[in-house]
Amino acid sequence: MAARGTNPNFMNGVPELLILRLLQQEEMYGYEIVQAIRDRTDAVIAVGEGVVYPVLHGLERDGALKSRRKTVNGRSRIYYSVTRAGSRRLADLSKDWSNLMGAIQKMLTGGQHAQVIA
Amino acid sequence: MAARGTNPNFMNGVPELLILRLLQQEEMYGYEIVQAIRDRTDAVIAVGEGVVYPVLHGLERDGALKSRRKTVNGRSRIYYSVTRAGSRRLADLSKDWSNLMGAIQKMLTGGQHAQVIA
DNA sequence: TGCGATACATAGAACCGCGATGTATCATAG
DNA sequence: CTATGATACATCGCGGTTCTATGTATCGCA
Repeated sequence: MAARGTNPNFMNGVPELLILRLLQQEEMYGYEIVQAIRDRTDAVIAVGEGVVYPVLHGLERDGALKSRRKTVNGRSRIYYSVTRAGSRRLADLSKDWSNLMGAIQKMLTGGQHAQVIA
Repeated sequence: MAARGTNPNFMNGVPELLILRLLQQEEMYGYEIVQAIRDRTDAVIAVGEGVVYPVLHGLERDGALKSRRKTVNGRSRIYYSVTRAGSRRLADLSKDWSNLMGAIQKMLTGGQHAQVIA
Protein backbone atom coordinates (compact mmCIF):
# COMPACT_ATOMS: atom_id res chain seq x y z
CA MET A 1 0.00 0.00 0.00
CA ALA A 2 2.94 2.25 0.62
CA ALA A 3 6.70 2.11 0.40
CA ARG A 4 8.10 3.04 3.77
CA GLY A 5 11.56 4.49 3.89
CA THR A 6 13.62 5.74 6.80
CA ASN A 7 10.66 7.51 8.26
CA PRO A 8 7.35 5.66 8.24
CA ASN A 9 6.57 7.71 5.16
CA PHE A 10 6.18 10.30 7.36
CA MET A 11 3.10 9.95 9.40
CA ASN A 12 0.72 8.61 6.88
CA GLY A 13 -1.19 5.50 7.60
CA VAL A 14 -2.87 6.76 10.71
CA PRO A 15 -6.31 5.86 9.39
CA GLU A 16 -4.90 2.45 8.57
CA LEU A 17 -3.51 2.15 12.07
CA LEU A 18 -6.76 3.12 13.74
CA ILE A 19 -8.84 0.88 11.52
CA LEU A 20 -6.65 -2.14 12.14
CA ARG A 21 -6.74 -1.47 15.84
CA LEU A 22 -10.53 -1.23 15.92
CA LEU A 23 -10.97 -4.39 13.87
CA GLN A 24 -8.57 -6.29 16.05
CA GLN A 25 -10.81 -5.59 18.98
CA GLU A 26 -14.03 -6.52 17.25
CA GLU A 27 -15.53 -7.18 13.87
CA MET A 28 -16.90 -4.00 12.34
CA TYR A 29 -18.24 -2.57 9.09
CA GLY A 30 -17.19 0.57 7.28
CA TYR A 31 -19.88 2.97 8.28
CA GLU A 32 -19.52 1.86 11.87
CA ILE A 33 -15.78 2.50 11.80
CA VAL A 34 -16.30 6.07 10.64
CA GLN A 35 -18.44 6.78 13.66
CA ALA A 36 -16.35 4.76 16.08
CA ILE A 37 -13.26 6.83 15.30
CA ARG A 38 -15.21 10.06 15.64
CA ASP A 39 -16.84 8.99 18.87
CA ARG A 40 -13.88 7.43 20.64
CA THR A 41 -11.60 10.37 19.94
CA ASP A 42 -14.20 12.95 20.92
CA ALA A 43 -14.17 14.17 17.32
CA VAL A 44 -10.50 15.05 17.53
CA ILE A 45 -10.07 12.72 14.61
CA ALA A 46 -12.80 12.52 12.02
CA VAL A 47 -12.21 10.51 8.90
CA GLY A 48 -14.83 10.42 6.17
CA GLU A 49 -16.16 7.41 4.36
CA GLY A 50 -14.03 8.43 1.42
CA VAL A 51 -11.03 7.64 3.58
CA VAL A 52 -12.23 4.50 5.30
CA TYR A 53 -13.56 2.49 2.38
CA PRO A 54 -10.47 2.71 0.19
CA VAL A 55 -8.29 1.73 3.15
CA LEU A 56 -10.57 -1.20 3.86
CA HIS A 57 -10.38 -2.37 0.25
CA GLY A 58 -6.63 -1.97 0.15
CA LEU A 59 -6.09 -3.89 3.36
CA GLU A 60 -8.31 -6.71 2.18
CA ARG A 61 -6.51 -6.82 -1.13
CA ASP A 62 -3.26 -7.11 0.80
CA GLY A 63 -4.65 -9.96 2.85
CA ALA A 64 -4.62 -8.03 6.10
CA LEU A 65 -8.38 -8.15 6.40
CA LYS A 66 -11.10 -10.60 5.51
CA SER A 67 -14.74 -9.72 5.04
CA ARG A 68 -18.16 -11.33 5.13
CA ARG A 69 -21.56 -9.99 4.14
CA LYS A 70 -24.22 -9.93 6.75
CA THR A 71 -27.71 -8.51 6.69
CA VAL A 72 -28.90 -6.89 9.89
CA ASN A 73 -32.29 -5.22 10.21
CA GLY A 74 -32.72 -5.45 6.48
CA ARG A 75 -29.43 -3.62 5.97
CA SER A 76 -26.62 -5.26 4.09
CA ARG A 77 -23.30 -4.74 5.78
CA ILE A 78 -19.78 -5.87 5.07
CA TYR A 79 -18.04 -6.89 8.26
CA TYR A 80 -14.25 -6.89 8.36
CA SER A 81 -11.91 -8.72 10.67
CA VAL A 82 -8.14 -8.92 10.97
CA THR A 83 -6.15 -11.83 9.58
CA ARG A 84 -2.88 -13.04 11.01
CA ALA A 85 -1.02 -10.96 8.44
CA GLY A 86 -3.14 -8.00 9.47
CA SER A 87 -2.18 -8.57 13.07
CA ARG A 88 1.48 -8.44 12.18
CA ARG A 89 0.88 -5.32 10.18
CA LEU A 90 -0.82 -3.70 13.13
CA ALA A 91 2.06 -4.63 15.39
CA ASP A 92 4.54 -3.08 12.99
CA LEU A 93 2.55 0.09 12.57
CA SER A 94 2.08 0.41 16.30
CA LYS A 95 5.80 0.09 16.83
CA ASP A 96 6.53 2.68 14.17
CA TRP A 97 4.03 5.02 15.69
CA SER A 98 5.47 4.51 19.12
CA ASN A 99 8.99 5.29 17.95
CA LEU A 100 7.85 8.33 16.08
CA MET A 101 5.84 9.63 18.99
CA GLY A 102 8.73 9.12 21.35
CA ALA A 103 11.10 10.96 19.04
CA ILE A 104 8.80 13.93 18.63
CA GLN A 105 7.98 14.04 22.29
CA LYS A 106 11.68 14.13 23.10
CA MET A 107 12.13 17.08 20.81
CA LEU A 108 9.14 18.97 22.14
CA THR A 109 9.90 18.52 25.79
CA GLY A 110 13.67 18.24 25.68
CA GLY A 111 15.90 21.09 26.82
CA GLN A 112 18.47 22.93 24.73
CA HIS A 113 20.27 19.90 23.39
CA ALA A 114 19.10 16.39 23.97
CA GLN A 115 22.31 15.04 25.37
CA VAL A 116 22.94 11.50 26.48
CA ILE A 117 22.88 11.31 30.24
CA ALA A 118 24.68 8.02 30.52
CA MET B 1 1.01 26.90 3.98
CA ALA B 2 -1.85 24.50 4.38
CA ALA B 3 -5.57 24.68 4.97
CA ARG B 4 -6.35 22.78 8.14
CA GLY B 5 -9.80 21.31 8.49
CA THR B 6 -11.34 19.27 11.24
CA ASN B 7 -8.21 17.20 11.47
CA PRO B 8 -4.90 19.01 11.27
CA ASN B 9 -4.84 17.85 7.69
CA PHE B 10 -4.05 14.86 8.97
CA MET B 11 -0.67 14.70 10.53
CA ASN B 12 1.27 16.76 8.11
CA GLY B 13 3.34 19.60 9.33
CA VAL B 14 5.55 17.54 11.58
CA PRO B 15 8.69 18.88 9.94
CA GLU B 16 7.25 22.34 10.43
CA LEU B 17 6.59 21.57 14.06
CA LEU B 18 10.08 20.26 14.71
CA ILE B 19 11.74 23.11 12.86
CA LEU B 20 9.81 25.75 14.76
CA ARG B 21 10.64 24.04 18.00
CA LEU B 22 14.35 23.90 17.25
CA LEU B 23 14.45 27.51 16.17
CA GLN B 24 12.62 28.64 19.25
CA GLN B 25 15.39 27.17 21.34
CA GLU B 26 18.21 28.67 19.31
CA GLU B 27 19.01 30.33 16.04
CA MET B 28 19.93 27.75 13.42
CA TYR B 29 20.57 27.39 9.70
CA GLY B 30 19.06 24.89 7.31
CA TYR B 31 21.82 22.37 6.98
CA GLU B 32 22.23 22.38 10.74
CA ILE B 33 18.54 21.68 11.23
CA VAL B 34 18.70 18.62 9.01
CA GLN B 35 21.39 17.12 11.19
CA ALA B 36 19.90 18.28 14.47
CA ILE B 37 16.66 16.44 13.76
CA ARG B 38 18.51 13.32 12.74
CA ASP B 39 20.82 13.44 15.73
CA ARG B 40 18.34 14.32 18.44
CA THR B 41 15.86 11.67 17.39
CA ASP B 42 18.54 9.00 17.02
CA ALA B 43 17.73 8.86 13.31
CA VAL B 44 14.13 7.84 13.98
CA ILE B 45 13.19 10.93 12.03
CA ALA B 46 15.36 11.96 9.13
CA VAL B 47 14.21 14.78 6.92
CA GLY B 48 16.25 15.72 3.89
CA GLU B 49 17.24 19.16 2.75
CA GLY B 50 14.51 18.93 0.17
CA VAL B 51 12.05 19.01 3.04
CA VAL B 52 13.69 21.55 5.31
CA TYR B 53 14.47 24.35 2.89
CA PRO B 54 10.99 24.68 1.42
CA VAL B 55 9.49 24.70 4.91
CA LEU B 56 11.95 27.39 5.96
CA HIS B 57 11.06 29.52 2.96
CA GLY B 58 7.36 29.06 3.52
CA LEU B 59 7.56 29.95 7.18
CA GLU B 60 9.57 33.05 6.44
CA ARG B 61 7.13 34.08 3.74
CA ASP B 62 4.35 33.70 6.30
CA GLY B 63 6.22 35.86 8.76
CA ALA B 64 6.80 33.07 11.24
CA LEU B 65 10.55 33.22 10.79
CA LYS B 66 13.10 35.91 10.13
CA SER B 67 16.54 35.30 8.69
CA ARG B 68 19.95 36.91 8.57
CA ARG B 69 23.03 36.03 6.58
CA LYS B 70 26.17 35.28 8.45
CA THR B 71 29.54 34.05 7.29
CA VAL B 72 31.30 31.60 9.58
CA ASN B 73 34.63 30.02 8.73
CA GLY B 74 34.33 31.31 5.23
CA ARG B 75 30.94 29.64 4.88
CA SER B 76 27.86 31.67 4.15
CA ARG B 77 24.92 30.58 6.23
CA ILE B 78 21.35 31.78 6.62
CA TYR B 79 20.32 31.76 10.23
CA TYR B 80 16.64 31.62 11.07
CA SER B 81 14.87 32.63 14.24
CA VAL B 82 11.25 32.62 15.35
CA THR B 83 9.11 35.74 15.29
CA ARG B 84 6.22 36.40 17.63
CA ALA B 85 3.83 35.07 15.00
CA GLY B 86 6.01 32.00 14.69
CA SER B 87 5.81 31.48 18.40
CA ARG B 88 2.04 31.52 18.27
CA ARG B 89 2.14 29.14 15.35
CA LEU B 90 4.35 26.77 17.31
CA ALA B 91 2.00 26.92 20.26
CA ASP B 92 -0.95 26.07 18.03
CA LEU B 93 0.83 23.22 16.31
CA SER B 94 2.00 21.83 19.62
CA LYS B 95 -1.54 21.87 20.91
CA ASP B 96 -2.86 20.17 17.80
CA TRP B 97 -0.16 17.55 18.01
CA SER B 98 -0.90 16.98 21.66
CA ASN B 99 -4.60 16.47 21.01
CA LEU B 100 -3.93 14.16 18.14
CA MET B 101 -1.42 12.13 20.06
CA GLY B 102 -3.78 11.81 22.98
CA ALA B 103 -6.60 10.68 20.75
CA ILE B 104 -4.54 8.03 19.02
CA GLN B 105 -3.00 6.88 22.25
CA LYS B 106 -6.46 6.45 23.71
CA MET B 107 -7.44 4.28 20.79
CA LEU B 108 -4.28 2.21 20.88
CA THR B 109 -4.25 1.53 24.59
CA GLY B 110 -7.97 1.70 25.33
CA GLY B 111 -9.98 -1.41 26.01
CA GLN B 112 -13.02 -2.56 24.06
CA HIS B 113 -14.82 0.76 24.14
CA ALA B 114 -13.22 3.89 25.44
CA GLN B 115 -15.83 4.81 27.98
CA VAL B 116 -15.74 7.83 30.23
CA ILE B 117 -14.75 6.85 33.75
CA ALA B 118 -16.03 9.98 35.46
C1' DT C 1 -44.22 11.33 0.43
C1' DG C 2 -40.14 13.30 1.72
C1' DC C 3 -36.30 13.81 4.59
C1' DG C 4 -32.57 12.13 7.33
C1' DA C 5 -29.90 8.32 8.75
C1' DT C 6 -27.74 4.15 7.20
C1' DA C 7 -24.43 1.81 4.03
C1' DC C 8 -21.62 1.23 0.29
C1' DA C 9 -18.56 3.16 -3.44
C1' DT C 10 -15.54 6.08 -6.45
C1' DA C 11 -13.33 10.05 -8.49
C1' DG C 12 -10.94 14.43 -8.65
C1' DA C 13 -8.22 17.67 -6.31
C1' DA C 14 -4.97 19.19 -3.08
C1' DC C 15 -1.12 18.54 -0.53
C1' DC C 16 3.10 17.05 1.40
C1' DG C 17 7.08 14.63 1.97
C1' DC C 18 10.93 12.38 -0.64
C1' DG C 19 14.65 11.55 -3.70
C1' DA C 20 17.32 13.33 -7.27
C1' DT C 21 19.87 16.84 -9.00
C1' DG C 22 22.49 21.13 -9.34
C1' DT C 23 25.72 24.78 -7.81
C1' DA C 24 29.47 26.40 -5.00
C1' DT C 25 33.02 26.48 -1.42
C1' DC C 26 36.13 24.47 2.02
C1' DA C 27 39.16 20.97 4.13
C1' DT C 28 41.70 17.09 3.73
C1' DA C 29 43.63 12.99 1.85
C1' DG C 30 46.41 11.03 -1.56
C1' DC D 1 48.19 19.75 -6.36
C1' DT D 2 44.19 17.45 -7.36
C1' DA D 3 40.29 14.88 -6.10
C1' DT D 4 36.95 13.52 -2.90
C1' DG D 5 33.81 14.32 0.68
C1' DA D 6 31.59 17.45 3.79
C1' DT D 7 29.31 21.82 4.07
C1' DA D 8 25.47 24.89 2.48
C1' DC D 9 22.01 26.46 -0.31
C1' DA D 10 18.17 25.59 -3.71
C1' DT D 11 14.49 23.55 -6.76
C1' DC D 12 11.75 20.12 -9.36
C1' DG D 13 8.95 16.17 -10.27
C1' DC D 14 7.17 11.82 -8.58
C1' DG D 15 4.42 9.24 -5.65
C1' DG D 16 1.22 8.38 -2.28
C1' DT D 17 -2.40 9.70 0.89
C1' DT D 18 -5.99 12.16 2.60
C1' DC D 19 -10.06 15.09 1.72
C1' DT D 20 -14.27 16.73 -0.31
C1' DA D 21 -17.79 15.89 -3.23
C1' DT D 22 -20.80 13.07 -5.45
C1' DG D 23 -23.59 8.97 -6.49
C1' DT D 24 -26.65 5.02 -5.49
C1' DA D 25 -29.87 2.50 -2.62
C1' DT D 26 -32.62 1.22 1.42
C1' DC D 27 -34.92 1.98 5.84
C1' DG D 28 -37.64 4.50 9.36
C1' DC D 29 -40.30 8.16 10.64
C1' DA D 30 -42.86 12.39 10.31
